[in-house]
Amino acid sequence: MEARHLRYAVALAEHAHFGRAATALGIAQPPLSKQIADLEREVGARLFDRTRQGVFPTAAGEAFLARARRALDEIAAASVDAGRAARGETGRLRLGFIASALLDPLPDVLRRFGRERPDVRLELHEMSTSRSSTALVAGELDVAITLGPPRGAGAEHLVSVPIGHDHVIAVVSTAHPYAGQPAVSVDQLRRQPLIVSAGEDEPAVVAGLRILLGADSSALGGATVARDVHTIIGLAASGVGIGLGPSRMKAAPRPGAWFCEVTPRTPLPDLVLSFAARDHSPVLSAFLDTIRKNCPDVGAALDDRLRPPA
Amino acid sequence: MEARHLRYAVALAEHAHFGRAATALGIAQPPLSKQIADLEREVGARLFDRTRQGVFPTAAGEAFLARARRALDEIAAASVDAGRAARGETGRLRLGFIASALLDPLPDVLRRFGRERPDVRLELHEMSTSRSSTALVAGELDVAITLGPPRGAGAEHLVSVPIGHDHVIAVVSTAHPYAGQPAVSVDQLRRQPLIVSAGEDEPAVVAGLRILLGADSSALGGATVARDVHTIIGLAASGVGIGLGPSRMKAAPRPGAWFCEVTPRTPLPDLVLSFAARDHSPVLSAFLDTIRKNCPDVGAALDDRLRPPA
DNA sequence: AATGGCAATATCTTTGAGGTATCGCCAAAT
DNA sequence: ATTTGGCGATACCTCAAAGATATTGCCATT
Repeated sequence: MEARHLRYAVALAEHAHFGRAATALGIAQPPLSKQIADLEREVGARLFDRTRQGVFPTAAGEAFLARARRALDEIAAASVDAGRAARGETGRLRLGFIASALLDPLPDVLRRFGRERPDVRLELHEMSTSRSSTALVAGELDVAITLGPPRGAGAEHLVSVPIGHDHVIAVVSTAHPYAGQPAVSVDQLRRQPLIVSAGEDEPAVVAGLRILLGADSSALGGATVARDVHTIIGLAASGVGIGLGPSRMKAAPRPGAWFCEVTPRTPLPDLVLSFAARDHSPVLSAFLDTIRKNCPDVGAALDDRLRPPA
Repeated sequence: MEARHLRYAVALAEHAHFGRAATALGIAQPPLSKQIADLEREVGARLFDRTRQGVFPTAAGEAFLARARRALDEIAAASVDAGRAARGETGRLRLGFIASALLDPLPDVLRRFGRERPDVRLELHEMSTSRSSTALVAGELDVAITLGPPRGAGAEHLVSVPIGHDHVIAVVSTAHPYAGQPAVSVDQLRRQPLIVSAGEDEPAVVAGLRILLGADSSALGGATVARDVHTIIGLAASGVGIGLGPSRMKAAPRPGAWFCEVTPRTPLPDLVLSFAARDHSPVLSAFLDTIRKNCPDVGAALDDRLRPPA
């Protein structure tokens, strides 16, 4: 049985007349008669009563037509749904990210993406850089925002683009002597109680701090450690010590906390966006497009991917 | 787009391989390639990724396939449903009947029909003979059980078959002097308080009573009237008078009520089954079949209708 | 560089969908 | 009673396209 048979049966039921139904279908009457006859033979039941007053469905015909109409609706919807999916209007995007990305690029990016693609289901997974990398390679994530480019087995099949630079800043209580200063020097940090990050991505941040503190990095041994930047800010605001963390901390201002630069300016690993090189899903492309609109200094790698949107 | 395209896409998704999918479909590989290509062109989106590891649906393909599978399910169900409807296994039967039919033939008939055709929706409408007739002609009923054959405009398009004979019997209280007698004579009814039916079908029953009572039918003028046979039996049992009604009353025995024949035996209009002559619905045929099994003395008219069950 | 597996392309065959002409049937009109 | 007209079915033909066979092109592996 073909969709044609369904369309013809539905048209015949609508017009209750072979000739007019055929005209409406753009064919002649004899082919319609034949197709309906073929259909009735295949179904094994008479579907229409041909009376002098018109052509009306039998009980079997009514049962058939109900299903036929639904089938035709599904067929029409199949094309529509496929088209929407192909344009990236529907679908799913699994995003892995480090917690601190929630401070700066993610809120704007997610808000804009949610507005532009309301029917795309966003799955957000906070995880470390290394887990993001593994999950990307395993196909369990579509994109990831990590601290520095992902490393490890299969990382060569990933495309990575820095989406923002970062450096170390300090946060102190507004009651602290350093409060009000635009910057503090490394010298001013020595022999002070420090608060630093201790998450899974600690090595990257700690490496930055070691560079910063140089010979005195032993001070880190006695530092207070916190799992995320919000805790660092909170502890610093309550006077526990001087918090050190990424400059994106400034996106989470808080009464009682004072942010200042640290001189010399010490870079931290870049925030990096990664995805599978062979992934050409339109939803991913749409997300990359949003990223580009939001992050002015993305690399040319994204442009390469966004150029041919076929 | 034709159902063929859907079947091919589903098969290709299942086998993830053009060659094997084609074999499973019973065609060669090149035609399958072409049909899928045609489909992708019509939908306007690539539905499958051809990789070295196999053929996998794209996001658009997944969306398409979900609809395609449902459409194919509907198409398969269309034939099944039509077949069941054609065999009278599903559908609807609207039955009009006079209240007293609930005493004798209907309980058995409905029980048996409900067991044999559990998926047929029975719509039961208690109504008078004349309303049944009108409703049958208007196509608002499929069958009717009436007192005597239906009359009136359009009745010539109906087929009517007597399904049981009937005559007048009496019902008295067990405390009544007549209780225990197998029969009472007309003479014994004279000058006794009588209870008779007064429903819309009264004329038919009253006509029978008038024949019965002959010259003394004026006694009917002072009779107690009741709307249905249950009330007649109840009133008689409580000693209000002698109830007169159809012999089918005996199907509703009741403590305190005594049924007896009336001599001479006086016929009442037959219980008649009617339906539209042009109605060949399989559900109706099934119902007529059940009627025939339950009512031994149905006429040959039903046999005519049940012989060619095509 | 050679081999092999797989999908795409080229070309031909054949099925069957659709067109035209006509028939048969029945109801309404004469 | 005969005729006319409308409608669906039948007969026959045509041609588009579904499908078969043979071959090519492209990688990935050897």
